Amino acid sequence: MDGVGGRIVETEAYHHEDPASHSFSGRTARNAAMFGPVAHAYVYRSYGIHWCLNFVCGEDPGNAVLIRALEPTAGLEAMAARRGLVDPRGLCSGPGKLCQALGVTRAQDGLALDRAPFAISPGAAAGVAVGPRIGITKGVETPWRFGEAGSRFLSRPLPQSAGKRPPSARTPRP
DNA sequence: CCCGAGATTGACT
DNA sequence: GTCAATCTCGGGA
Repeated sequence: MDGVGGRIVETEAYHHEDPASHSFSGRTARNAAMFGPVAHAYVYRSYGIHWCLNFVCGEDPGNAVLIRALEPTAGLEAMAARRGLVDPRGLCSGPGKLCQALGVTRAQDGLALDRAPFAISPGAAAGVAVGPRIGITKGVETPWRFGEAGSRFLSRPLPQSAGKRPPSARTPRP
């Protein structure tokens, strides 16, 4: 869209049987796109302020992947103008930020991902780390957050893969 | 019908 | 660290 874009470096999965998913309680006006065809966008309003972009996918209706962060690669100037911020690391490092930078709103809800204004192409990640999802209170035990290991463009750091840290590396509070 | 919580962010103490 | 902004939905009156 407007030549802006980047590499997807962080996602979270939501399943229709997952209590953290918007589709868990069935279809509503907001989440209708989740029950539509796969490879379409689901865009919803978050906290009444931000937009969040999902890709509808999977075998059953009501499954989607939340796009949480991009590594900006195109249209940096346009994204910086929309975000009112210059630092590339702050442009798309969060689901709400990325939608503001790309100009994604309800206008894109339900649109197909294989044609304009979207342009998705496959790519390879250096390494994928897994961790618990962010900001949810239900389904916290399901570690369905995925990100490129070591990327500087994540919304938050991911757990170290194959971590071999000492169990209690934290300094105890006096 | 009314109220509280939420897949967030940024400004402020 | 704490907190407000403000749309959508689910549950209770």
